[in-house]
Amino acid sequence: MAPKRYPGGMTMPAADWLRLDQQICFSLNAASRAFGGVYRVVLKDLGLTYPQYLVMLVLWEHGELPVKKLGEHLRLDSGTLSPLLKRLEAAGLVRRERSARDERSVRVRPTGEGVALRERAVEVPRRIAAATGFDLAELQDLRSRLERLTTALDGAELPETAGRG
Amino acid sequence: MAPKRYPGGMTMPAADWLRLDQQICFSLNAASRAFGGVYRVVLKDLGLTYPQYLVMLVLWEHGELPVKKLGEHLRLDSGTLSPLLKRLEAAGLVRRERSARDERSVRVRPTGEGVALRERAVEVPRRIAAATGFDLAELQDLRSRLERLTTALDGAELPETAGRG
DNA sequence: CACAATTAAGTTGTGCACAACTAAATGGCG
DNA sequence: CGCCATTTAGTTGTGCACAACTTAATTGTG
Repeated sequence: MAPKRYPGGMTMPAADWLRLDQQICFSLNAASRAFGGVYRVVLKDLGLTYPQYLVMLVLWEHGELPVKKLGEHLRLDSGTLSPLLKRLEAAGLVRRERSARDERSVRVRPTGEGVALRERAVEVPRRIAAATGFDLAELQDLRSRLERLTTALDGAELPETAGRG
Repeated sequence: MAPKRYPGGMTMPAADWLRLDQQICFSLNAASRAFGGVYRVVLKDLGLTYPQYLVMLVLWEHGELPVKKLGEHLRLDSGTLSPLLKRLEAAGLVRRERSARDERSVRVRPTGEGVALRERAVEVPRRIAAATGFDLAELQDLRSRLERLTTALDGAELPETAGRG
């Protein structure tokens, strides 16, 4: 369908806005889940889910982190991470132990098995990248757009329905 | 961090691939969830979750559909849709009834209340678009990239770990 | 018509995301 | 020191995504 053009400050009919919105949120949602599906297949060998893989990536890079820091890297809170880390620990890939210096903090680090898994994970990015059909430059470009989008969305001051300005 | 360049067919160190991959999957995941957060706030007024809103968008556009068709529009199966539709029905927004012509099929259509909700939903896209900080052209462009990505990911023949080509 | 294969919806179980809450430890401040 | 606000994990409850399965209706084929 050819995209209609609304030059300048011209407003779009409400029905079209709803259709446009549909396109955008559908496509983002669909892309995200399509990605998830590909990761699921690729990560099956490693016995990891996609979010677990993300956690392991951070741990491979940083070695050991408190749950809090892990959550900052991943934008996840303890409500998501606690059970996930428990499963990773049950799988023998990480160890969790209370920090002696600050008993509130729990430090997470990969076990030997967890570190060893990295060897088998190095091929994952290549396979994923291949599945996208995008070249490196396109992926980098898309990444930067998505990061810009995320920053904007996080910082967005949502206008009220019927405002107190 | 300045992006390193690897011209031609030159291979990238495995560690860098893992880092790059982190960037891409992190950014997609983060963008998707950031979007979800904004929708959550905006849709709170309407009493809808984000996936419920997507369902209502399809129903507003098509009026009445069997669960199967709904799933094709949304790339969702009955395992996701059945409970979601049950909640929408409990909220009085849709009705579900077995098709007389084909007793396997359940047709879903918005109730009067469901149709009426559309009036209050028309402002949603504008608020979301505003929160992204992107203009219409940028959003359209991003959408087309994401659709291309989804198509590629869906059709991807994932190379085996150690393949029988 | 009988019967196997297919199709549609729903159910069950696992895992993730997130809000709201609890519990315990820490850090200030009077 | 005593006490309270803050910080860090964890828990609980709801909802979504998806795989695997069940049930029932339909279709195709001999």
